[in-house]
Amino acid sequence: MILTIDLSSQIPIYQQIRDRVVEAVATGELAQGSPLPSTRQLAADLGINFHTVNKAYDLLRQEGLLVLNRKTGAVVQRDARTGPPPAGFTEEWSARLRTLLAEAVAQGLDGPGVLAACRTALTTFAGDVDATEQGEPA
Amino acid sequence: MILTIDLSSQIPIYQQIRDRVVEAVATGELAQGSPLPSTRQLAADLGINFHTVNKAYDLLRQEGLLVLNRKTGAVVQRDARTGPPPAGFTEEWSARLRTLLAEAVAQGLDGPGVLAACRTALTTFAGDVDATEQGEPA
DNA sequence: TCTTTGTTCTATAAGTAATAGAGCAGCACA
DNA sequence: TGTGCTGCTCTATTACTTATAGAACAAAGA
Repeated sequence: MILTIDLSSQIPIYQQIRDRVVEAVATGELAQGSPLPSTRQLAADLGINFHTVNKAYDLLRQEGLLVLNRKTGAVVQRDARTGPPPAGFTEEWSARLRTLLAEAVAQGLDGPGVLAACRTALTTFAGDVDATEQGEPA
Repeated sequence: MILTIDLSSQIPIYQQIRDRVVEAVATGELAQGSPLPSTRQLAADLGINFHTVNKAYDLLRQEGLLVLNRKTGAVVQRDARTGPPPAGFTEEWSARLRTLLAEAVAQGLDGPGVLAACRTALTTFAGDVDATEQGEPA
């Protein structure tokens, strides 16, 4: 797991770390049981304070993606996530999705273009997107 | 335009105002030329400080969605947005989309489910989503 | 003239982000 | 037993953000 962050970005460092880990879990690059570097190790690698990494890991634990303990270190927990998402997640997430898509439409992207962007992003993660739920396979 | 905000939310008030306006522009509820209440008026209606509204309007102006002047007040500018989005927007937006979709996949939503959520959100805005670009119309 | 508008300035209080240092308990390995 | 690494916690500081507030100005309208 190679993790790169942008120190000059507006997005907080701990948020960037969280986002990269979430994306790596989604792609499968970080599967269940995958070890992450220790907070101090990752902090040293990125040239930042270990408290910042701590905050990111703590966030990921709250989201149920990471298990932390002294024995095993930081380990990805994606088995439970193969089940349904936690209560309230889908509602809160849908609201954020709505805002993000609205932004693109308001800026002039057309509906099919936005959906194509979603599809493109999704294929990086899920692989097969056009399944039997709603889709019309090619 | 009825604008509601949640004072107990983690999301900053000025951001909520911006998000609601962006969504209203996307749905067409706020078309080109639609007037928005003055900063002081909206602040009074929402029970907040007018500087907070000012910040939201300023953000919307920077994004090219609003035109502000003493003559006309705050007016929606969506004609320019019927054209292509500003340079760099699509890249930055796609990165945020990727992170948001990854979040859902990591939490256990499957690919078709996520795409269906995108489609649902989009139909509120664009209406016809399955056009001739990438799509397979029903 | 009076009011309303956008705009700008300073200021304050509370919270967040990132830094830093110190320390403790659990575990592994030699 | 000792050393080292781990997660975890505590305090502290600096800088920035959020939201508040008050004041003032010029342009426009009634």
